[in-house]
Amino acid sequence: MSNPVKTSSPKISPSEICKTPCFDQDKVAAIKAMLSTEEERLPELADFYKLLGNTTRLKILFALGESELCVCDIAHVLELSTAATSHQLKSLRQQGWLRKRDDGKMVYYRLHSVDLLKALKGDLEMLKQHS
Amino acid sequence: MSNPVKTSSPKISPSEICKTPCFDQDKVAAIKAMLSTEEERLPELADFYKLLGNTTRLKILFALGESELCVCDIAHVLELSTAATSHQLKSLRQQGWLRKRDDGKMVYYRLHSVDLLKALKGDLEMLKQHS
DNA sequence: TACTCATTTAGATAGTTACGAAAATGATAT
DNA sequence: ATATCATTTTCGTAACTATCTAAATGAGTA
Repeated sequence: MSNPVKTSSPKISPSEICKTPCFDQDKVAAIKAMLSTEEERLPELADFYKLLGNTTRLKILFALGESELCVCDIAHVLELSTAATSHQLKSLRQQGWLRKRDDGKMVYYRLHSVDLLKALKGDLEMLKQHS
Repeated sequence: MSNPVKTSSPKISPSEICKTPCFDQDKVAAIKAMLSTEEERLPELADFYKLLGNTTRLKILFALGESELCVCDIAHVLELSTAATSHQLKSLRQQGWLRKRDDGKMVYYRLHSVDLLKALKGDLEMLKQHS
């Protein structure tokens, strides 16, 4: 779920991108400086979005917004195998968005906080406005 | 950028997921009914998040939040080849988040609206609270 | 026209992902 | 103990992605 980084990715020096000054050195430096503040958190934000960039996982989150559910219930809602369902639940839980509760052989999952669902709904609303 | 769908993905019937009634038929039906309202837009939302689930594209969006920039400038900010930069700009533009402006042999890109950046910053803030 | 250069496109490749199938785990019940 | 069953894990596979390299495009210029 982390960003793909080509191991063999060579560092590109400015002169290799453009031979001639098609670019504004100062402007680029200024933008880079501004970005450096946020830059640290961008990979984290990208991983967050990567997690959400899957219809199955979104369905799980919306479903759990209604009620705590066991793996088997979720699998039925998704019409997906329990193995695949469990796999996606693990991803969501590993990034801290779900909590699990063991009850005998059943395992129940629930949202860790409502903030995530609020963000989802906010973004969905923004998307509607945009299209 | 669309959701990966196994072409050979077989439809799984309820009986194949769980042989015995480990699941609550009525609860599942209720959740499914509630989901069906949102369900239509979830693939679209997933594609949106998929687009944002990449540090390079996020950097582009934050950079363009500061100022309109040409491909070459953006490539320098990213320290990435112009080809790869152009490729990512195309993705963002195709989903309607960027506009381009031709000026001679230069091409300038800018954000289509500030709403996207607002959403990004909102999600980033939520992420900070969460961690 | 021929040349230069910014940008885009095409092709190749290494890495990632989502799923099903099947094996492993862990808990209850007989 | 043995069986059963919900869940998790492992593994293999098909599909997708991000980047590079190299070629193509398109605009300005000598």
